[in-house]
Amino acid sequence: MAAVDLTTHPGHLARRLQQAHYLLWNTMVSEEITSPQFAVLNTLVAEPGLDQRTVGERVGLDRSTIAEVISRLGRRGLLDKVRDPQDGRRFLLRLTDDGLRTHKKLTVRTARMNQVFLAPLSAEEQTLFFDLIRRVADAAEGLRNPGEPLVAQP
Amino acid sequence: MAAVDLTTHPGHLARRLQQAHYLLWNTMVSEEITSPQFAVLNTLVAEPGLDQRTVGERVGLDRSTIAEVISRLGRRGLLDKVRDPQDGRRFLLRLTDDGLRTHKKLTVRTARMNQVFLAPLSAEEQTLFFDLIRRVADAAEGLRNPGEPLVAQP
DNA sequence: CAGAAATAATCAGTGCCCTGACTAATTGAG
DNA sequence: CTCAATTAGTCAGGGCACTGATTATTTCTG
Repeated sequence: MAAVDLTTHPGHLARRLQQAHYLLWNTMVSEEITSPQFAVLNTLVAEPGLDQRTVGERVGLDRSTIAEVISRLGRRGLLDKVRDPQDGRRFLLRLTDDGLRTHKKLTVRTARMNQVFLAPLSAEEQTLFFDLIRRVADAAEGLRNPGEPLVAQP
Repeated sequence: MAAVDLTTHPGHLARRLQQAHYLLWNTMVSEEITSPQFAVLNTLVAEPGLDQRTVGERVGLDRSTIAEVISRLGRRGLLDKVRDPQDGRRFLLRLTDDGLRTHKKLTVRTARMNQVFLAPLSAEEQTLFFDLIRRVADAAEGLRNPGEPLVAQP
């Protein structure tokens, strides 16, 4: 008694959605490279030479997690880490040729996978799907970062 | 060049949504009990005496993961595992008084959290949010399980 | 310029999530 | 009734995700 209906709990739904995506990714895209790893490759294609922390920020991974992901990609020879000569704390990241090739290959497969994944929704529903999730996620993130006010107060 | 916009990738969005939920849960609901753990407690409130595998099925966790979650809840004294006298492979699970108390307390906080989490959406949008995510997740799960046909063919 | 504050990265620890291989118990077919 | 197939659970291994503590470097302030 007093049990709750989990299908109306956004957290439970979010988890199921992510699991479903994970499984489809494994069968349709790659068993080697994961979706977060692809996100990192993609960021470095757009902005080569970024440092680790910034890449993490772009793809939404904290400093610990991004370190692990980068380390795996480095071990697989998909990217290079070079100490920043301007700032000895940073490492600058850059894809290798193999990394670029891998990104290209996975981009095609990812597009196919996304189509299959979203097939149950009409085009308008897909737009709505993105919009609703983005708004909820953005708002929740904003709750943590007290938010940059329009005018910086000292 | 040739980089892709991640904000139109459902997998990336799903991951961000789940992370956002995780963080809010930690601040508004509990730092001890996680959302999947609560889902297990909730299932056992509704159906005491269920076996481990079935609980996993109800909350969407595979046999390995559910084993870990159950083991943690057991260590915390929130549930009891008893060997099924009818079937020596199974363990029957039941919440302790402490488990019931914890579930009750978290149910209230979870409801509050869900309100905050979904606050950026109107009531109609919230309904849509659930519906769209559920349809996508269900369809993707159905792709793995070849599906129970309406008439069983031998 | 020296010491304090901030920043980039690492490490230890906890928990979720999956696969594939394995053990123990039950069920089913010959 | 016996042996094979199925089923519940465990274990090893890899990866994602967070917090809190630590180290090294840079920057800011007095």
